[in-house]
Amino acid sequence: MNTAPDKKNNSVTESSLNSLFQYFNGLLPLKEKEREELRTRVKERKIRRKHYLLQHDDLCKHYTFIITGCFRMFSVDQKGTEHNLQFAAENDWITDMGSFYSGKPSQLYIEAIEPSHILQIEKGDLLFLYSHFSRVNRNFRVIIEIKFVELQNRLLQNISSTVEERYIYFLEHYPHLSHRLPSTQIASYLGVTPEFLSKVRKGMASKA
Amino acid sequence: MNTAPDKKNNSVTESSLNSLFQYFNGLLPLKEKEREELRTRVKERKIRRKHYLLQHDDLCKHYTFIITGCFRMFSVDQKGTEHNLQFAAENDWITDMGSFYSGKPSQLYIEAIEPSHILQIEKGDLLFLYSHFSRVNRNFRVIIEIKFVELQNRLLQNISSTVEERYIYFLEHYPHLSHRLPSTQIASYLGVTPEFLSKVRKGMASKA
DNA sequence: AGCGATTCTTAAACTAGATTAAGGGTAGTT
DNA sequence: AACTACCCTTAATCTAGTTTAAGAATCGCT
Repeated sequence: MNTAPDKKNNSVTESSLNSLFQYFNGLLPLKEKEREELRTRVKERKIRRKHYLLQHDDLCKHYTFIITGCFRMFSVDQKGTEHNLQFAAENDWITDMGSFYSGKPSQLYIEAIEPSHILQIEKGDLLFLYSHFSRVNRNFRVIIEIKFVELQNRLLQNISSTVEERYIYFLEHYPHLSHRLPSTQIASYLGVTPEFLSKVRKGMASKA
Repeated sequence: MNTAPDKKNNSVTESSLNSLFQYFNGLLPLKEKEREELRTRVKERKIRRKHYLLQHDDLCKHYTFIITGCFRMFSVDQKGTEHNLQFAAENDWITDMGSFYSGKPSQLYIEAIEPSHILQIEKGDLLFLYSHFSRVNRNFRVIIEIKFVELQNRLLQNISSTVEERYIYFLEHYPHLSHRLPSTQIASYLGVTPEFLSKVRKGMASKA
């Protein structure tokens, strides 16, 4: 698309890198040296809607940072039903951490819900950065800590709240997602059928 | 209890420290210098059965490593019902990561299910170790990665499996816990009532 | 040994959520 | 304009899991 020349010999644009650096500024900002190292190790890609970043039995070789667009990570059970484990949009990361660190084939799928623009870093490069730059290590520790706490809250909700409560929580905490996802995808994320979510929504509308 | 003299001026016994060092040997083993630093920063405690390590509105100031014993972390909903988020026994860690890193009051409780023997490290000490010893940082990143993947699998089960399937999974994956916990505690962990778990168990027994 | 507290089970009535089936709405494609 | 694919809703029936209540079993403590 953009034909403007970049400083470096790989194809990563400055504006994409800036999104990533801006993101780290919200955690533990990177030093110039660390930025340079990241710059040479990150690959830029565009993914079409409904295309897959990861499929069952693939090895998950990358951490993916989303510049624009939206993804879902899901699993498929024996009956063929899909279950959404996670959504991720702008300024978020998505990866199958289990496969990424164990090196074993993934059980999951990562699909683009919208045309998306991403940066990816490979496992070898990330491990290199971990061992040479403690600030990178600490940033990724913090990223996982945040995701862990979110996941724990979600689990708590799943064992203690009704579908309506979970749905309201989702709408309040992910407003940037709730208006761009079909409600059938949200139902799968909440762990219910689309039919039942529809019933819940009807109930909420009649109350208000 | 033990009156044998220790090398250092705090009260941490060598055998407790060895449990911790052994644990790290299974991840990324610590260097002597790092062990020394940990030694001076870790506190040893014994906790009686039914006593609390953390209660609602407390700040969670420690990462706790369990040498012997068993804990549960739970939340209490509006109706007063408890919901077990996590169990932890020997060679495992327990903390409310949300409160620990945010510095905000915890919404959770951590209770000893058995008389327990633990090591604790304070936030300030851990942050000091993170910034001076990348190996410590990496170890704790790996600890969280492992816990994240476990949690994600559990969530997936909660949105996609029956109670019987979840119960069987629990028995298979936590045999060291399943035989020492009352099944009412397991029911709370699985997100069902004790009465229903009893029914499920009866069904399983009649099948086999 | 005996007492209180906790734990486990059973069963009947109830409710949240699944399933099945059908119809209508909308968007994208040719 | 018509076709396909997807998405949303409704409603009837069914089932997994809850609630309430009560009794039996087990554990820990003095």
